[in-house]
Amino acid sequence: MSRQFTSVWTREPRSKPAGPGRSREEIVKAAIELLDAEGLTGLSMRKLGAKLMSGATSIYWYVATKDELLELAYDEVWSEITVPDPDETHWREVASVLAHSMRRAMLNHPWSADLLGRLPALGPNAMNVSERMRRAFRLAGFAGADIDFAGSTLTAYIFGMTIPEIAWETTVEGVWDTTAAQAALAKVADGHPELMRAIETAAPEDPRVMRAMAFDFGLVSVLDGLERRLTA
Amino acid sequence: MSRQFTSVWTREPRSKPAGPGRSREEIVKAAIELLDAEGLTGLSMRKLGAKLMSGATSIYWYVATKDELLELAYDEVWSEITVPDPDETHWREVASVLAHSMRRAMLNHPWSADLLGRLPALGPNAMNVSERMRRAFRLAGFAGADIDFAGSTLTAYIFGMTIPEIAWETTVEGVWDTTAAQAALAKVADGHPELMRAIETAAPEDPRVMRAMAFDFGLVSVLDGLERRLTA
DNA sequence: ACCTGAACACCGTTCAAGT
DNA sequence: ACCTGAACACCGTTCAAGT
Repeated sequence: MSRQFTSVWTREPRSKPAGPGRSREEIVKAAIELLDAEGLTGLSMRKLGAKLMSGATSIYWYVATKDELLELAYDEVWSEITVPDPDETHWREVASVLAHSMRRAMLNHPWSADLLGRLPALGPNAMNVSERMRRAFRLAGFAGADIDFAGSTLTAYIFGMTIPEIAWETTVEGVWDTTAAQAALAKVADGHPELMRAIETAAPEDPRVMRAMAFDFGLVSVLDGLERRLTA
Repeated sequence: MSRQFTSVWTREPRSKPAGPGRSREEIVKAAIELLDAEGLTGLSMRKLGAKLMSGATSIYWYVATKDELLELAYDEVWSEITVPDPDETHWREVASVLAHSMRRAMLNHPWSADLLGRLPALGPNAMNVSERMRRAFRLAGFAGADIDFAGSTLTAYIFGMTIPEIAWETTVEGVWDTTAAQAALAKVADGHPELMRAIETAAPEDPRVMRAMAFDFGLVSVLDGLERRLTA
């Protein structure tokens, strides 16, 4: 009540797109480049200003806060997600393509994982994805609140699977060499027989392939579970 | 390779627990209090030092970096999760209790949502939870890599469902009054018929009750889908 | 209409110096 | 063994002043 929450998407941008100066698109593009290259902590208003060859504070003409800028960048990630036309595609196919391309988009922009828990996805690209997903579930036979529930279940699975995957890639795997990682894991797993068996089972496999297999295993399970709601 | 990743859990603490000074437990406890009260951005080494009535930099005797401190705090969240004994409980019951108590623990410590995507969960409490979960899935009839896959699927669902729930609660709901939120949502949903129907459907309901229902709907779906893997 | 630089109130972390 | 304060290299954001 006292603090007023404002999303970029709920108020008009200050300048009409026609001015002579910089544009929002330009700024967001540069921000994403910085984010992709250096991660969330690598983006500062000062660095971004330097990249745009302007003062750091000039950006505040186009954007009220850094969080607004992040909201804009975040929505661009959603633009990379493809969702087949639900009127011409079976709902399981819609969901499956959506899931794989969303995972891909997140892996391409690891910083998006950090924003999920902090910013609501209210941008137009996010809206388009969820609109199509909702229609697919309606046509599948869900009704009322169940449409929402089914959609939440699917996106929850995708997010929840991909976020730790990114955390693992950017911390443990990206930085440790494999033998050190093995040793560290063995130490942490000590006294936990199930975990040690799991490590032994996974050791000879390519971890990235295993994660892709895990994703498909879980996705099929989620879709089967949703299908069961339709027939029960 | 160049940067060396180190987790708190992979090296010995500097001081044995018996010293006369402060202790890790004391510091972590104070950190969690700050985190619960003010969120992730509310925790700074300086504030924490003040709360402990010491210099801010004294903390670095007990902990190498702020991230290590966060790892310690994060693992405490896992200690609040209850998992029934898998040797005496049907696996669906184990999974269901685990899911609900994990959601509860995260909602009690909203800052944990931000850490999920940043820190690997290698602490002893996290290990205990995953050990029990793995055993439950083995006894259910899963084998080899499928034990891991089933576990990942379940925790992915829980994380993925709860993280946006927290984001929503702490941004939109916690700060907007309901009429303003309705108006903002309507604006964002404009031109998306499925979304507008969803808002109308949800409007008269208590959003927290709806989210609890959504969680149960998805959980049953996930468990049904996993069960299908056993019989297929 | 758009951009600037100085300034404010913060950060995490290092390190020599103290007890 | 444990704690301190000063210092370094950063932050996001505000605002009066410029063009």
